[in-house]
Amino acid sequence: MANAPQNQLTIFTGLGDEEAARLNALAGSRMIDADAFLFHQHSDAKYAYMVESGILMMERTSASGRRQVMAFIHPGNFIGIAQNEYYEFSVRALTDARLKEIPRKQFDALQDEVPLLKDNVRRIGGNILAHTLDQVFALGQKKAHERICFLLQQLKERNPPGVVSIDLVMTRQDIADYLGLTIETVSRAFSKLKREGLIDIHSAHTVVILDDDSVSEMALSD
Amino acid sequence: MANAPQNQLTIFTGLGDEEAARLNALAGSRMIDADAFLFHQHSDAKYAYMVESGILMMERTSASGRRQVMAFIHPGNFIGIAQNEYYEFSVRALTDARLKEIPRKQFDALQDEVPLLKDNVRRIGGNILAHTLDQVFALGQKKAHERICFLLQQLKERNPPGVVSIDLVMTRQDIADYLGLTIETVSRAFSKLKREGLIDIHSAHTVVILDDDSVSEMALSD
DNA sequence: GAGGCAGTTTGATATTAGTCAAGCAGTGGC
DNA sequence: GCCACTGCTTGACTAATATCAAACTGCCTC
Repeated sequence: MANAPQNQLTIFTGLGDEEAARLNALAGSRMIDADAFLFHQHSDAKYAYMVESGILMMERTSASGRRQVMAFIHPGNFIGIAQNEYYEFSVRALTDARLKEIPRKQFDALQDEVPLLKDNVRRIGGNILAHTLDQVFALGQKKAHERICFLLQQLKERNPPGVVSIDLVMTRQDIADYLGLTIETVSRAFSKLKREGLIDIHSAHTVVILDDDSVSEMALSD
Repeated sequence: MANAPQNQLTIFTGLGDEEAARLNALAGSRMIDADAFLFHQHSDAKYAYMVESGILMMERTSASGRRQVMAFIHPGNFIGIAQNEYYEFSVRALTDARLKEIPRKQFDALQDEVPLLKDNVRRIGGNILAHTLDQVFALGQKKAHERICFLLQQLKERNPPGVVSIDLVMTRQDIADYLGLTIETVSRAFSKLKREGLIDIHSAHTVVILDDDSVSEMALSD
């Protein structure tokens, strides 16, 4: 299972040994099977999580049954750190996953004692908001094939530098619900990008970016 | 100019007199004319702002010239509180406005001393994220007329309880760019809602909700 | 109060994405 | 190795939204 990029900001970033130990003392370990829910929308936000291995997705389903995927969550990412009392989305595992589970109450208290930890949390919150604003731009302004590039670009950034092969762990339905499209439109948009030589589709779940500049440009939102 | 709802969370919520005074000592006052920018995307996020009067909008424009409006900002709302070092959007005044301007560096330092202030900031950040997730859902899953209901519902929540007349300060283009539509589609969606008796359009900038239940239901995202 | 202007609405048409349906491809079971 | 199943792709058609164009409205100026 892929690990987080080395330079990625975590709640541990910059902490001294003693502080890291106190934080670790709070954290439990949690395993979750592929396809299971970590928690459901509207439930009490008791824990924050850090993904150690595996891939999950954040989603919201409305009373009318429509589903919006808010994010795909990779090792090193955080869950439930920027919420108020209730989770505003469900989280479901795409693969078997291992997470650090941190009680938010005690986590909050520790932040009062360790300003650097509080700063890390704030910065992670800023990153989450930035990601969400990018998604708003993509959904509001981009065409189907540009939204696919937006996703590919995001997934590529999870890879080690220079690796252009992208592993699509999620289904076409998951991608469709992330990008506000249907599976058929997603499939046709992939085919179009392949036809135009921007990507190669090795299999339905492995895509290679051939023209990184074009893909990046279509993904841009500022 | 409308004031913030009484029950709205601000950075001052729950602070003692002495703490509020220290916070106020940090804050400058800033006036801005209708149509002027408060700041531009990518600039240094030196200040956080609290709106005292007037209405503004948060927007992002891409290199290709497409614009996405991220939020309409009302009295009592905060700007630039959940960012990292650079603003990820521009903010422009729709009307003349007055804001409290708070240097983030000193604001951050004060938060280390006043945990309740830090909590307020965290909660406001949570509210901003919640708003943005609602927008993602609306843009990804809703049809044109439902997105209009989503906007009307949000604006209605700014009114005192029971007031169903909504003042649309922004232009149709602003609405279109907020909802990921064109001005023509926005206009047609308003006409459709009027034809079906859900709203009345007194003038292009004054709308009355006639069937609150239906409008609310179409606005929902969970 | 006539003319002009910016913003909005409406109409006709084009484009994009969605829907419905069929076929294809990889995977796992036996 | 064949079958069946699930998920993906493609095709034909429909529906929704965008585009282009014209007309309307309220407002401001003179």
